[in-house]
Amino acid sequence: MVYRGMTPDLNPNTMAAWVSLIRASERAVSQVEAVLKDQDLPPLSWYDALIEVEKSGPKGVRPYELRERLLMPQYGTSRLLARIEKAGYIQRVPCSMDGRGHVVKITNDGKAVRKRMWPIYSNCIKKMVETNLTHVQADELRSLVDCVAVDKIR
Amino acid sequence: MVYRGMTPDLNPNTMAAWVSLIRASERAVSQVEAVLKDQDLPPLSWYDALIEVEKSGPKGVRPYELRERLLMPQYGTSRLLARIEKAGYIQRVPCSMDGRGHVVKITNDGKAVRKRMWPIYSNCIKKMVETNLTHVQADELRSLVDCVAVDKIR
DNA sequence: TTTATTTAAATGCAAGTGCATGTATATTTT
DNA sequence: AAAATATACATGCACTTGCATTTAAATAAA
Repeated sequence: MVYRGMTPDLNPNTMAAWVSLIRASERAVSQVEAVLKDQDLPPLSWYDALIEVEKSGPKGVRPYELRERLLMPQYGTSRLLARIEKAGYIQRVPCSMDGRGHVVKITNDGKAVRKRMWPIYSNCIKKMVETNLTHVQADELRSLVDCVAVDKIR
Repeated sequence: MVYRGMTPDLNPNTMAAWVSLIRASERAVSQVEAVLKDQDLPPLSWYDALIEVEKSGPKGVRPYELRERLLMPQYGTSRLLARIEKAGYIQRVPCSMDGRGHVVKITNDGKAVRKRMWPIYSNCIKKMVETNLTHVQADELRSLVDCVAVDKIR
């Protein structure tokens, strides 16, 4: 009897993978943010929102749909959209189908800034991922990472 | 001639790996934070700081060393330490070697809370990583992830 | 040694985030 | 239909973070 009810320790490989995963993504995100800021462009969260809104086309998206896709808390989405709207990159109009809701649409300025962000952003990804991993390795990484934190714990 | 000076697009595998990596780590971290909060325990950042301080033993660590190890901005470290100290888990004492600096030491309460956090934390990692990946896969994941964002861009 | 530069750490202010709650409309129950 | 519940979204408050600057001490240059 070794553990006597104590939590058995993690396998070292598991722990090492965890630490590397968290560290790498923090570094990666903060580098992208820094580069965007350097070019006087909005943060990554704006890009994610803008691309979703743009993809929704002329009919727009509802904030709650965005919330689901961006995996953000409701209040986070609300405020992010408020900021982006204030910058003139999206428009929020009352929803005719549902009096409680809104529909979010991208503006021309929004399209333009998103388009300006992309080469900067993609270039970061290229430098951070593509130059370091083959396409096969990238796919392996994706498939392994997709196994992590797949379902809600608790 | 295809690109004419335009940024060529990313390979789909690269992009997919990027998205998966960022999403997975965001999900993972926020789940751990939620579980810790649920148990009325401090956030992950406190754990990281406490373990570093604890590892430094009775001689303590300098904040600037912590800053390097935790990959945090200087002001972030300063305030994190201020909060942890306020909670009574560490002590900051003036450094006798260097009048500008401080030395950070863990308190008994600090050791205790770190010890209480660990099983909660490690259990999350277990559920999120160990149940989904073999030890070999975990090692593959680590080695792939370690290739990403290895050096500063720009 | 006086002066300039660098380094360690803190902090004021503006902006962002989490939590709980509020407001309004829609849906369900009775 | 009236009352109860649920959903969509916003917001006040406290706390955290980012940025720029400050303070103080150490090191380098003059």
